[in-house]
Amino acid sequence: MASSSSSSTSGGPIARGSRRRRLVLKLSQKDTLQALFQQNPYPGIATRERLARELGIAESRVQVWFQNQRRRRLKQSRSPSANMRQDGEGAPGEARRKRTAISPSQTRILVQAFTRDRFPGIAAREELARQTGIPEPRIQIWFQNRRARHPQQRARGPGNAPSPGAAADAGAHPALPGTASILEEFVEATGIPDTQAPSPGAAADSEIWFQNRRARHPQQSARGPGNVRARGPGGASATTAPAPEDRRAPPAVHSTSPPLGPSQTQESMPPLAAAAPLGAPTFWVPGTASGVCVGQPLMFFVIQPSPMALQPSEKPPPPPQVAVPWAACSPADTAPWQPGPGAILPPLQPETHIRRRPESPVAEGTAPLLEPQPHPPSLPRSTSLLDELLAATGILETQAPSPEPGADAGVHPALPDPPSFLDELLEATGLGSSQAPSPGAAADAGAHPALPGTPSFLGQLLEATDIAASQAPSLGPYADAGAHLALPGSPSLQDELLAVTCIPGSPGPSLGSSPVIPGYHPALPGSPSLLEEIMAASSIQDTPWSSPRAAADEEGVEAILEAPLREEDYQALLDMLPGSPGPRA
DNA sequence: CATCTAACTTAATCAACCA
DNA sequence: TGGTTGATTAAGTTAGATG
Repeated sequence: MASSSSSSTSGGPIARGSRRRRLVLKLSQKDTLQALFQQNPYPGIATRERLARELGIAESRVQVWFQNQRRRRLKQSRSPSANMRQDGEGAPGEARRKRTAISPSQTRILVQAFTRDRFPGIAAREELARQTGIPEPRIQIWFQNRRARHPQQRARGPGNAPSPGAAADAGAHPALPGTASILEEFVEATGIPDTQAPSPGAAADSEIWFQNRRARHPQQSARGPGNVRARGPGGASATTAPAPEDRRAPPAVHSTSPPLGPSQTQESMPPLAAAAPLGAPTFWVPGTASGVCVGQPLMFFVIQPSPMALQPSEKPPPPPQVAVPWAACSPADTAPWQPGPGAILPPLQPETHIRRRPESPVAEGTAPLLEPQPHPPSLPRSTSLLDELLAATGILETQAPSPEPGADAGVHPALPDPPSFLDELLEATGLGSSQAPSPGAAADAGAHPALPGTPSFLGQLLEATDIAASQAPSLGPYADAGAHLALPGSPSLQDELLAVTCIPGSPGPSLGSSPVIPGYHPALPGSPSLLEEIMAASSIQDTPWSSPRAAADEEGVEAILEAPLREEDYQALLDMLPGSPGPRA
């Protein structure tokens, strides 16, 4: 199986632009997923991120995999008894992803795109991701929510099929109650975000519809963490037969949203401060192949996708797989599924404000982001008018460098990450995919997990950079977003390293001292990766799992392993930047 | 070509934030 | 406290990868 494409998405023909390239998981990856699934079919963000890093795939892919897996299992075992998730207990202790703050200007961009195309394909989403600096998966969710709440015209059937005309529809508005009014669109188009639009009018329409709807559907559900179980069967859709249609054409956003051209995008990059929210606590350094930095919007380097980079290279670069020790990274390190109460964030303060974004805000890569993502917490989420005015005028809001409070304190990722994660897992399960029928597993056996010798960090970087040339390194965890960061003219190694570390022109710190990971490095030889541990323990040993496909994937960028950057380090980086407004004020 | 399964969609909810 | 809206889940569909 996994043979050919080694792990990645196929490079094949896909309509680029419409759907994301299908990811082909390797056996070893599946085994790992399977093992975790048995332990906890409902992993929280921390666990998903870990897994993603370990597997070299984007967190969003992990999430989808779990979704599909749950579904499959359910079907299979159709035992209504709910074996799964008893809810209540079980897994629910893990935190969910922190809410992503979307600024007004980002909203504006999204809204514009939405009016043009309610069902943007992967290419369009990625483009939006680049423009806004919001991870592609978040964009996808945004569209999902938006469609649900702004039922424009006809509903489309259950499937994904976009209605015919879909694209067209953007403009059309039926007058469904829920439909956004023309006015609304006008407003939106003009740059005023509806959401926060003060104007009661327009936006209101749809909101009203939504309210009604809500009223009509009182939430019955019960409680419980997560909605899960509560809902009855069904729901599903129903109706409508969609006509499968081709999905959209050109990425709308692109074409039409000139104003936001990447280059000049709006806010021309807000100074880091904004950009990196301060809070940004976690930013990941890539450990691998592609990985490159950042969780913060990287605005530092603009990389353009070189043609080369985009090419699906046939030969995937050797996968640099790196194992990232969980280490500090995720907040939740503690037992993931164990309800541990504090497990998740460092008790630190929370970022209440800034949410540390779990994922890289950045678009992966590429682009200059426009907005720093979330507004600084302190700022009132939207300054609304001002913001709007600025946005409208093209002045773009730069965001105030907000003094971030504490920077987010939260930040700290540094939880020591116990290897226990794995240990517990293994012990608990015995791992193996016992239940998993997966034929694969067995097959794999044999090989080894990974890391042959676990290359040094530097080595990995080198590899990564190498690869970078042909592939896109991924930036954030979400890498999927696609950023391709291609390093343009093949910069020197040093440059690349700098880029990787997110330090732009700075005199790069040597790796050793690299600010990036001072404390921990992703690839510390000594720390085994989750997968590795699992494999070893379970004896699943699998094939040399090489590469994360990520590297290979063009689009991709998948996230790759990243290591978190400590706040201090982050600050240091900020300091190094020329215009950086001071770090936390 | 059939099967498996990643990717997506809608709908319903939960939950963080803000006024 | 309620409204808005991001995140998650279930259920169903579409379509790429494989045998």
